[in-house]
Amino acid sequence: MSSDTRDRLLQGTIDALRTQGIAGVSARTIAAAAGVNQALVFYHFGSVDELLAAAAMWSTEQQVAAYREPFERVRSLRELQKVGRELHTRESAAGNVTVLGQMLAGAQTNPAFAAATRDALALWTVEIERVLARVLADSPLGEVADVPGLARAVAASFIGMELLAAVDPEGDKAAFRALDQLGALLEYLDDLGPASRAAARRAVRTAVRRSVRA
Amino acid sequence: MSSDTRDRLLQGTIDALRTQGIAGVSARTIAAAAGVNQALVFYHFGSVDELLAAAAMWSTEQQVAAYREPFERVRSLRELQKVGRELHTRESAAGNVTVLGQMLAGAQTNPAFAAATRDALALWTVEIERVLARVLADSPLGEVADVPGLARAVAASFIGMELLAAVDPEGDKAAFRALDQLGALLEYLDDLGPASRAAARRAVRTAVRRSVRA
DNA sequence: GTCTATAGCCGGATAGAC
DNA sequence: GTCTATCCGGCTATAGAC
Repeated sequence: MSSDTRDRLLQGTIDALRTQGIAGVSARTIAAAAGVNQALVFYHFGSVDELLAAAAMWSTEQQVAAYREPFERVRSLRELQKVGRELHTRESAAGNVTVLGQMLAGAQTNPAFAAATRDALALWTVEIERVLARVLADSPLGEVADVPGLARAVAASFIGMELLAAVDPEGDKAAFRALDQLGALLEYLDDLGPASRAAARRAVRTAVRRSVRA
Repeated sequence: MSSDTRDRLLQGTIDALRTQGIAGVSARTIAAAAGVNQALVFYHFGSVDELLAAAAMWSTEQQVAAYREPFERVRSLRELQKVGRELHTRESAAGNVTVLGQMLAGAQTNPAFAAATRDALALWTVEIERVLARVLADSPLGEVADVPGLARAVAASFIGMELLAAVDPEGDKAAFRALDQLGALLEYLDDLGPASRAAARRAVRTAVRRSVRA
């Protein structure tokens, strides 16, 4: 059946990307991982590059759907960190975030990949924006924060740390601990009284204006 | 002269990595970029992989040396952000950070690359640790912060955002603006009076203990 | 140290049988 | 839709002349 083979190829592409990396994927390695004939890559997707682009979107859509519900339940920065940590632990073991890292690396020198990767990444940032907007709604940051920008910073940092984890697991753990501290500091600001919060708000506003000029 | 050819190959590797990515580098593309014969890759470095590992260290050593002085002059979080932004702008245009991203992508499936990339990355984190320790010395964060962890988070995020910049320049700009806001918030904490700072310190300590248990 | 030449493998992609 | 067979180009690596 056609749609079955298509799905096998998409999943095979993700598996190949995970085990071989962007430098090691080929129509042959993908077909082997998918358990189908090599020529079918070209019949169904035209070229290896087009298959890679399609697989990035396909895989990301599935993952984002799986985390939509946990994200919905998040009500505080602390809970967001907890979900983020779980996502990192689970998907790091499954190797699903690495796939985006590999695509991102390939995208640096391949405009077609760049478009596909940007779209796949956008699926994540949309969700992160939603959560951040809700979580920051009551904090001093919420009124001035560039939530879309923050969402992109979170997504980019996440991928960077995912790539780091493979070469330096201890460093990765330490980095996550440090980010927890940062979150704790921000939550502390939320718990300040009205006067201090107003001062914090002013400080951030001033700093933002300064950074926009720079 | 031998050392001349070695250097040409090292620089050619960086150039090839920048223009072709990890998926596109080969003894042939490297030799072409270096302007030397292809067989010299194997004479001087044994294999393409060994040349890539050597080039990652070689290039990173140069870059870190170039930023040692600006880093030395940094006295506040604000100044650190300014230097970081300059580094991002300049090296993004020159494509020197992308090289580490490409190595990191290759390292996910190649243990030899992983070791080389960890070592190259360590050159950066050592410098960042030094600056962070100095900058945070007088803040509530300084006493409890996991400075090595924070340095690794900064390095990983930097590479993630560098990779993002190529596929989404606007998103990258927005992400940097958001991080400036974060820095502004942290600086605000530094400017609090002694009573508030003591409270912030306690909040962070409690949160850190909580996150260590988790 | 540097070059040419080449062995031998793996890659993308297609033609054409079924 | 799926398969086999194949073209052809680029790849790593080495042998051997200079």
